[in-house]
Amino acid sequence: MPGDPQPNGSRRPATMQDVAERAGVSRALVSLVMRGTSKVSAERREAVLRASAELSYRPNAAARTLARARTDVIGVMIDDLHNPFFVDVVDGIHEAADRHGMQIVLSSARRRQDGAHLAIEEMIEMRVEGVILIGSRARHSFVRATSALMPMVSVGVPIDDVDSIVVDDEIGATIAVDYLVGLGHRHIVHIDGGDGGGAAPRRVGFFSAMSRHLLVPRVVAGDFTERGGVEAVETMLAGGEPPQAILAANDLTAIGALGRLSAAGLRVPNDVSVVGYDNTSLASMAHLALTTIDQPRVEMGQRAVERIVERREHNRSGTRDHHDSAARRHALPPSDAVHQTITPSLVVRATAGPPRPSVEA
Amino acid sequence: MPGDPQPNGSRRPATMQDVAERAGVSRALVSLVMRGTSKVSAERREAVLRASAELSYRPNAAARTLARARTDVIGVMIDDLHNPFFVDVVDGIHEAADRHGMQIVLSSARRRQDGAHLAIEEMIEMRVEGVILIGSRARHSFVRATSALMPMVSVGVPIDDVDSIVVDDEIGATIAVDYLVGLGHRHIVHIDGGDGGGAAPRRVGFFSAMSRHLLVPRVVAGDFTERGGVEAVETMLAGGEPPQAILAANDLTAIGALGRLSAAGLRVPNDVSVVGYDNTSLASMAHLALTTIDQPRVEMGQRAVERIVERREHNRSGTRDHHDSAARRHALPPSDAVHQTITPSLVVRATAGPPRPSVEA
DNA sequence: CGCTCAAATTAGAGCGCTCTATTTTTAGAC
DNA sequence: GTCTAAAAATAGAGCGCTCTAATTTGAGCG
Repeated sequence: MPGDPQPNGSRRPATMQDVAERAGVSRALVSLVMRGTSKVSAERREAVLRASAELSYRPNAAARTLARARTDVIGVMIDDLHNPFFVDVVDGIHEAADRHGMQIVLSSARRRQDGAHLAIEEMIEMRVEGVILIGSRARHSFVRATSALMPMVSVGVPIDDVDSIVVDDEIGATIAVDYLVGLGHRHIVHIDGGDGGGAAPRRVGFFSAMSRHLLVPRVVAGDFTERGGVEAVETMLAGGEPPQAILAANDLTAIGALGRLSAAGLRVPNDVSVVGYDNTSLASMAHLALTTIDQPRVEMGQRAVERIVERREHNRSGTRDHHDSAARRHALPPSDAVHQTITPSLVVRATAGPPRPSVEA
Repeated sequence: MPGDPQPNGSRRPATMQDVAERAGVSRALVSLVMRGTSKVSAERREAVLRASAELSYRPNAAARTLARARTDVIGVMIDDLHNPFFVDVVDGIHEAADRHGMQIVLSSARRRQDGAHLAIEEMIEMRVEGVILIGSRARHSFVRATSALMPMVSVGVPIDDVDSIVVDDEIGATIAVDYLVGLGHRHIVHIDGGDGGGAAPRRVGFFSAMSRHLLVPRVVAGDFTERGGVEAVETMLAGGEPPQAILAANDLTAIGALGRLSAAGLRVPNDVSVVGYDNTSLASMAHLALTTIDQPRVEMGQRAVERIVERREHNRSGTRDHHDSAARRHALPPSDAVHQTITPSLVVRATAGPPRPSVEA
């Protein structure tokens, strides 16, 4: 008997047909009940529900998708599950998807370009309503091409002709510099992120803010890793007097710097101030209490979902009624990508303070 | 025209039929080509591939699933994406799934029980080949019931009558104690994990190992958080002379302890040794270099996949040929859950060393 | 009691693919 | 050429569901 409960799932699953027979109704009625329509009499509904439970019936998603020609699923391609930044974005996506009655399918690119491509292709085959790329390393031309097949939005990485949600890192670095300068610092060094994502605008922001304050911008090479922070501080120490303040390209680098500074007997923030970037969960740990720049990750995820939903609705209305589609298209030109930029903010904790009174002062 | 590339995916996707017509062949032939069969002449294959590319054709996964009555997909339900432990398990799952030619669908329970239930139901509807639960908080009765519908394995959380992969935390704690005692420590305190998952066996292991060494086991309450570690050390300091060594219930707690010890002017490992538990990525950070207990997370993920694949193959052969199914079943009784226990290991870094020569010695 | 209209139910045609069975083509042997 | 077998290609029946259109049921009413 189909659906007859039996250990370890070796039985063929029950179908709607099985439920209908057992409940003594038609397949269509079972379908109605499963979808929660109100147009079913209480007794029939009851009977269907009972039969369904007895057979451990579970609707077949593939059949449903095929028949409905839509999935209400959003594909989320995350470059690296180990990156807490990306995971926070997923939180926002989850929240917004719930609100719109959509499901999420997660897939990890495992930090590989072909991983991203593969994952995206799989999602297209699933006929998800749209794909959200988080920190994608996929080839831009590839993303551009597939975004012609379905709504697609890139979070954190700007891509020409593709919707994107990014934070303005240049402003972020500027905010950090302004804060340090406001505290009285003049000798500020930036440990940069090399060619990592977001490193360039942070560097640019640092430079422009420093020159605006008529200060000389010094940069030491880094690579977004903790070790990079350690080595950068070593470079600084070898170069003579330590700086008054350090702006690290990210929190990990800041932590490396923090460790090396304390190993050198320098106290933070008394001797040196340190500001990180990203506001990862590490930053908030009690014994670190890192002052850092926060990017509204959850909000970024939410916005990404809104983008997909909007595109979808637009497409649906656009293809349904051809007569007035021209007018509707006018409201949101389908070929024009929307690029949203979010402004980051400063999170003040304990690693930055006024500079030590110097001889100069 | 179907599949005609057009911005933002407003066109109806091309079907196999469309490709067949354009290539001047039958639907079946297109299917053959898409699945990479060798029984197709070079020229026809060429024509199909060309037509397919011109139409941006992507097979419809739902239709494929429906027709094939199998998905080759494993569902992975992860309790919390923010937990790096879980994410490492996913790495192992990915790796093993690749090897078996299976795909992965990830879903997060978002640390909620109903989240887990929902995610599992969705996966059943998708007709995944099996479900791997990582750190699940789902009701055991629920998991037990659904494991009757499909292969299911719980990683990290033992569940009666359900396959599971867990690490022997009791032995893990024992290994840590033996190591510290071997270094010469006698006054060892355990900061426990309260009622958190895995806390109990670690505590038990600590107690039994200490008494085996004829040492008095002291335990201070903790809760698997960094703050818990800070407070536990404060308790110890308030209680007089600090211990020679601390075994924390997890790395986060160890880090809290480390921070508080250094704030109190105690050096690690010169004055106090500290051993963590879990070997999270934090533990390996240069300025921490935490000695800790490692659980082979990647291997756990791999084993979970093997379990699913085995169950699936067993079920397939079991339902196909009924005549010799009795014999086959004998090899792996379908109702008997397999519980695998993995032994953790010690990772020596820099936070534990010989005790300071004491007056007692 | 028959009639109307709304509510409840059902029949049946797809959705896009796979796969078995069948037909057509090709190549080789005589 | 004819016959045969293998290779290549196709026809067509599902897979399990949704949804429209059609049918049945039931209430209410004159």
